[in-house]
Amino acid sequence: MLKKERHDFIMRQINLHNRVLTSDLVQLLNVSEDTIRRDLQELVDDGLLFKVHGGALSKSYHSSFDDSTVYARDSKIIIAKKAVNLIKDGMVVLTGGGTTILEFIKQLPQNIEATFFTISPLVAVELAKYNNIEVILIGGLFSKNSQVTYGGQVITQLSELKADLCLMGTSAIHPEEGLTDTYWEINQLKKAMLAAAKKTAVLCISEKLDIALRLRVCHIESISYLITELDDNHESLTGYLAKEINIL
Amino acid sequence: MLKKERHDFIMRQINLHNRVLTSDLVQLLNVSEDTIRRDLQELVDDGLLFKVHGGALSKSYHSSFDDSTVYARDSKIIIAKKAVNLIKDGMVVLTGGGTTILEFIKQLPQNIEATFFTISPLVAVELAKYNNIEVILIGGLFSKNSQVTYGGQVITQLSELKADLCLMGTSAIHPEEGLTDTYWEINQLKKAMLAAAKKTAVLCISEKLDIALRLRVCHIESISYLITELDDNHESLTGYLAKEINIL
DNA sequence: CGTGTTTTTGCGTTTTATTGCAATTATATA
DNA sequence: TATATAATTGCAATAAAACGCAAAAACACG
Repeated sequence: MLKKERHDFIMRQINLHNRVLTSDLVQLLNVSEDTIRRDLQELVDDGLLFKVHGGALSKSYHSSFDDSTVYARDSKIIIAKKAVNLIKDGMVVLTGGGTTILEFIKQLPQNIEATFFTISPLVAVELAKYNNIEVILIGGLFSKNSQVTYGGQVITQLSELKADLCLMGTSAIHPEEGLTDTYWEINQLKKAMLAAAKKTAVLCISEKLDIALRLRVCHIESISYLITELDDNHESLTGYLAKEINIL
Repeated sequence: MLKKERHDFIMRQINLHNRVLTSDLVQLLNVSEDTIRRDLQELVDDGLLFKVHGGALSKSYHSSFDDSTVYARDSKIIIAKKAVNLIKDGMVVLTGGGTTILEFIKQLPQNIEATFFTISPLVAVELAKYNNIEVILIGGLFSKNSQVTYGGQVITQLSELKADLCLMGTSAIHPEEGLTDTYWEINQLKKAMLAAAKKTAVLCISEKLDIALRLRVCHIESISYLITELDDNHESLTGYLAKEINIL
């Protein structure tokens, strides 16, 4: 591969993710670290990016502290990083939508090889940045509130799927009441998602623990992993530890 | 082999692969490195490619990441505003993806009442901002390049749909060759979209006029409206005016 | 034809560019 | 602070490019 092509490749990565890791580039481009470092330095000299320890960031990076409440973002990153450990090469994964899931996608290693089904357009777009991930967007009615597809057609398609793992966010979880929701449509959707995967991981920031809403999706035992930003021996989690569920 | 033949050979390689290696050319053309270098230099002087250490790259390849979309934005807004006039309350509309279509969505009147089918997640998200638009996202394999869903599942779903109007962007349109595309999958997709709507409007900035690519989607007569940023009596459009097609 | 001129090409040499390695220094993270 | 990870630096091997030169081929034209 020509140097210019490497540079273009790096810039494409930068434009997509706003960041690159030196180690990822070494793998993806199959050259030594030194070469990558020199490449990055040249791109810095051209004013196209800036280098940091471990990789490089896009010039527009600083302005990309765009979305959502900053304070919750740290927690979501912690959760996302834990969730990434569940993903192995070759897996078929089903995901819902929401900012936590989106953060999880962003934390995936660059060269991971997997198949992802999702009901969230934004997740699909984010997944498309990974070269070795096959992305299937499950289509149907599009919910203005949840920003995911839902309805009969989605549930039909989910019923034909068997994924290795389902990852979903939640608005409420409770040791006795299980996973609950407010809207019937979303409730149905989550039930279908649970049924479509061998195992399910629920990503949930601690402020949503011990809350029960009107409609039950499932009992707590139906969930394989509960992932929060807390240590797994934190007192808030004792109620969940008692059940057959892995706390991460 | 004559010099001119070598040059043509090199340009064919460039057009095919966007790149050539000096060493490959030496082997393929059976001449010395010096000759190849001189050839490449002459092609550079003619502005047909540009040289890099180890070979040469095509001109178009060069611009692959520096996002030309910025300057064209004004044109796209003009196109989008024209396209909005085609939409009436109660319509069932099918749209593709791309920046021009996205701009069109943004230009829709806030209280419009319609049903939109789309293969583009980004379009779906944008449409969700309108309270009275029902959004159906057509699901399937997600294309990393085009950022739309495609493949057999999408085409099946499209075959069950009959929309009033289909709106699509295009990468090339030509008065004789019609609508053309480079990738087979996208070609199939566009054919299915055309078939799924009573009328079709093509949104197309003028720089894409009079270009023909490898695969034909349809003849120019199959299109109901051609929307560009130019006045409808602009000289570039005379070739299209001759056909049975509305220029907006 | 023949002769002088121009173009094209390949060879040897020098110069420059690219890349990986090893040793050292700096930086992060538990 | 200790340990792992990343960056820097100088160096050497390799690959590519540039340059001058000369042989060969093509061309121009009386």
